[in-house]
Amino acid sequence: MNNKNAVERIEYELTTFIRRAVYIDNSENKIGNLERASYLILRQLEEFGPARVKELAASFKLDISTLSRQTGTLEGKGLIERSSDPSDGRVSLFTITELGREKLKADKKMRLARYQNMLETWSSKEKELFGELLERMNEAFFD
Amino acid sequence: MNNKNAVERIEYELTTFIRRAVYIDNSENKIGNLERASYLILRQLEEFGPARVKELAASFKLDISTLSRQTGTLEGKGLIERSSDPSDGRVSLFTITELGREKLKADKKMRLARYQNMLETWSSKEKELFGELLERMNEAFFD
DNA sequence: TTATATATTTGTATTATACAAGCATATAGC
DNA sequence: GCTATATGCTTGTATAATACAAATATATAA
Repeated sequence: MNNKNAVERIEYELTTFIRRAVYIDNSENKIGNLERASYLILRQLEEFGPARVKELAASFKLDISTLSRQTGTLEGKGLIERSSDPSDGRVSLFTITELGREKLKADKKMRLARYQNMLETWSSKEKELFGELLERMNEAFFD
Repeated sequence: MNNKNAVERIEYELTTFIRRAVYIDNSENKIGNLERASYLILRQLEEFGPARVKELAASFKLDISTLSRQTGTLEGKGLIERSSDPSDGRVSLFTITELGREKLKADKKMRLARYQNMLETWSSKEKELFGELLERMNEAFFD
């Protein structure tokens, strides 16, 4: 297979995958799970610690107003907590709460189960390699 | 790396990738390109031939009414063409037009260029393997 | 020939989003 | 120190994609 065909296949499969994954996300958040946006916010706060609205917006490449609303919703659900930055009164810093951690953990568990299931026939070696390639692809994903 | 960690990495990277890819799609369809939905519809019609609304909806797991509108829009733009099924007057069959093929080709070219760019440092072997793994993942992606 | 089922379209509500306006706070120029 | 400007966030408003429900046209079955 030449280079063009390999890249074509990658593009084809990733496009297909995105459509399916978005569908799954949308149907699952109706049965009580976190939607994509919330999952990403909680994941980021847990991984990198407190963040302000602007940072989150930049991280997900969404408008600040969108993140302002999303953080407001998560705050309302008690999944994240707002505090003010002592050095700048305009800023809201958000931290994941204990409840948020629990919800994130449960949600992640479900997501992992889906992938475990999908990839159950793969060898460990294949899974490792796939993860590694995905990570490299994302590292190169600038715009 | 044990199995759980490998799958965790896969889930993490794919979730990240989806967010970025959705962003790219949304920003690019504002500068005159096809949005995801149209791209998928054209791609399917070109690959598998004429299809009816119901089939397209099932294929993308979207509501029939959504596809009815999307096909209407594409028809209005001259990218697909409606014909009636001689054996069933209720059915609309859609076929990609020449203009649709051109638009699809141009759009695909752009998408491929992005991936070519992202993966330019990869060896042919890696690209082939990555495409193969993605394909296998999608084959196992049931719901 | 009428009742029921199916394919599609159209009406309506919801949701995620962006952009613009407004408000509070911070920083810079004088 | 005081006013002008910049920044961070929230809130108002518009748009677009979507689902669900109602309506319409056609097909199939009783």
